[in-house]
Amino acid sequence: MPRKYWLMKSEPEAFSFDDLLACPNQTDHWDGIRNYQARNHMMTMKKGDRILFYHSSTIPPHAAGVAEVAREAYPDHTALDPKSKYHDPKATPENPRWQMVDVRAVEKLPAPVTLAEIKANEKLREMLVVQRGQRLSIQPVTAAEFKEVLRMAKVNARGGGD
DNA sequence: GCCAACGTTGGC
DNA sequence: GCCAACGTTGGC
Repeated sequence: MPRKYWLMKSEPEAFSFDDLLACPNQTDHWDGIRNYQARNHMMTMKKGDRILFYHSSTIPPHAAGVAEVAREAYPDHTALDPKSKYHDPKATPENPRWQMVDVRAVEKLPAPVTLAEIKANEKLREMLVVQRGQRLSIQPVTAAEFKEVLRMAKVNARGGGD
């Protein structure tokens, strides 16, 4: 089974790529997904799939790092915890409703790739993240798109044009 | 802080 | 099952 590619959004003030790097084994669970489409994407993730770690709600929004799926979908216990901000009264132990995956940091991008740069790249015009109104927090990405973003990060790190 | 674009909820 | 009201996301 070929490896698949994803983009996962996080608000860096809540949880940044550097926060993931600081975790034991650079691994953490991705809890709090409360959108069915995003959850369904998570449930198809396989161990080893690559993830573009994207920082949203920051200026400028940008891709910050690469992570990988370290553990495939399992119940998101925060849905069952009344004290959690992610508590869902409709979740039960028999039907936890929500799932999470574990992600491990692979590498920080040598330089961020901003949303504006992604939008300006013809090769990336199909990427969901650039499409108007596309708020989905977990999105599939093609291998070519993933590779292109990594190439742009290297170009940015050299400080030059394209 | 604004607001467009969604997704969800709940009355009917 | 429709759809208006409401809440959230997230770029700007």
